[in-house]
Amino acid sequence: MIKNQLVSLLEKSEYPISVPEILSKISANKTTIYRELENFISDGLINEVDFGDGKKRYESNAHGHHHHLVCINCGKIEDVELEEKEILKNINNKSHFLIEKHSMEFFGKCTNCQI
Amino acid sequence: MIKNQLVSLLEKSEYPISVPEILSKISANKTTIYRELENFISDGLINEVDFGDGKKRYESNAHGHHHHLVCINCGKIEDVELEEKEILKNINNKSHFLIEKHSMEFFGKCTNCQI
DNA sequence: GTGGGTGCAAACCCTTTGCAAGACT
DNA sequence: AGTCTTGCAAAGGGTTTGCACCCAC
Repeated sequence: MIKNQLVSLLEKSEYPISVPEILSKISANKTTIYRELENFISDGLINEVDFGDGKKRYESNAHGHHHHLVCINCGKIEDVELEEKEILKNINNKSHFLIEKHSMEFFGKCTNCQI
Repeated sequence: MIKNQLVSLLEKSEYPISVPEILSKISANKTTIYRELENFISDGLINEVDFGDGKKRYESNAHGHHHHLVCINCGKIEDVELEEKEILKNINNKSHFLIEKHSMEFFGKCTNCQI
């Protein structure tokens, strides 16, 4: 069952992976992968992350909620946890939006790539 | 000159606009638009924003740095300013990334769409 | 004729859709 | 028969590329 392979790939992965990456590791049809990912998302098992490079990435929710530092040079990804309650409270004071989700990603150079 | 039309469209727009939107308002070729946008970005005139729906949006930097609240129901966009110095300082304490840019967008329901 | 501005067509790449085949109950 | 899982092929939609054209200096 492909679902199981996908779950374990997502859980083992240390960074969010894209569908093309998944397809290079699991021998299955795109459609199947997209379909299962969609299911996982509505089941709340995984999370969608967007680094703005045209492909979405997926990440298991098992690792807890966090954000990413992405190296624009080598692509290295580091996780960060933020005190976002503060931020969301701040927004609530200024607006009446009922926020359901957010994206917060940071791009820069990792230690190795700062030359 | 298309460059001028583009600049004024971007400056007048109250929310980040996508290339398809631009093309519906300026009679020009896609290639030209993408090309100019790329120039504007490297000149620091505009900013790229990604709401994760598969198309990038562009926004004049003249309105100052801010983030967005996007209504997942009606698409309404509101701006928010955040105290992000705090956030970035926070990240600096935890990591040695040299952050150059970030994306922080919030998705939820606007006042009208909360039923 | 050299260079900047513009366009067209095609390619690219990720994603979505419609439909059908197989397996198991 | 009915349902769940998987696949294939094609279409969709934003973005990029290569090349040619035109106009001004």
